[in-house]
Amino acid sequence: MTAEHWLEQLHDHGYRITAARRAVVDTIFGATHALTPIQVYDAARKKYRALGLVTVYRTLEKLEELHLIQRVHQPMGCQAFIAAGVGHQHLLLCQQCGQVEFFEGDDLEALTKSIAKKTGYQIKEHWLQLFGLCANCRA
Amino acid sequence: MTAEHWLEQLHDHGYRITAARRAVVDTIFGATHALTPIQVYDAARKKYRALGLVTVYRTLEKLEELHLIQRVHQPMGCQAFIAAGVGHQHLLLCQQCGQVEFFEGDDLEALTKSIAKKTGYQIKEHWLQLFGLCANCRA
DNA sequence: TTTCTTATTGAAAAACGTTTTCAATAATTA
DNA sequence: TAATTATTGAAAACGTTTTTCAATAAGAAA
Repeated sequence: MTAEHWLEQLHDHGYRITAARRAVVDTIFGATHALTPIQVYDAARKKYRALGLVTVYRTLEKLEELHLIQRVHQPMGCQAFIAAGVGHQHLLLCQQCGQVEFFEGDDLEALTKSIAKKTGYQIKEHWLQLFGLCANCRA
Repeated sequence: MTAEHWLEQLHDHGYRITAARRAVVDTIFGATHALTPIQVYDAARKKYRALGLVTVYRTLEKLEELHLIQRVHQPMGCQAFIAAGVGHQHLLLCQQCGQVEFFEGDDLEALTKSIAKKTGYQIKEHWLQLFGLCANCRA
């Protein structure tokens, strides 16, 4: 998965490849921290000065729609985005530096079954996120 | 835990008991659905007409500060609040009617240990939330 | 290429949700 | 009962996100 692949995906869905979209895609793709629209705007404008904030919003919207990025929910806010994980993955966030990592291998089947029985709910999905200190920030 | 107890808590922390705060507290306490500030405002104004939206925001802020309510993160938005769970509890949300339930008994120790080892992170906390259909909405 | 069609653009304005400011009011203290 | 001071609602300010719109540029067709 490369930034160029994201552009292909956009193209395959009938969207045009523009300098503005390239700048936004290049900025979020490969970012190690979740970025808010304004952070994307500031960073992407270093690559393409004429970029407008509105276009950032519109591009983020399309990338989210294609599941190439996903919103990151944090105690301080829920406006930031990060490249989406592939398959069934969850987020691990560093509380100090904000670094984002993905992990998989959560097995919640026993839990969801037990909760379903107790509550009468039919469980459809779950949302799991871990917070802590990354190797760098621990030191 | 009663609505009156919430007011006591406010009082014990130096806050005054007013008609406006009573209306807000009575509205969120015991709600089965997470409520946004405007929803609280609309509902609470039926009990106390002169209530202002600003006071709703200010009261919610204090209730959250005292851990009596908590913010609910949902795909559609993260502005809604619900009475906080006691101890280590997580949320279960009905995707259709929005009903909120708490559950406990999640054991993520094995998982967090494994992730910590793999990533080098020191895991400090976790967010877990289940989504599904409540008994009523299944039928 | 060149022309044509139409999606995309940035700027400005509008629309939100939330916070701040402020004088009037009402809850607690003396 | 009087004095103090937190609290109030309205208005204004604020930050974020969306809509509107004429100009532009991407991609398709020739």
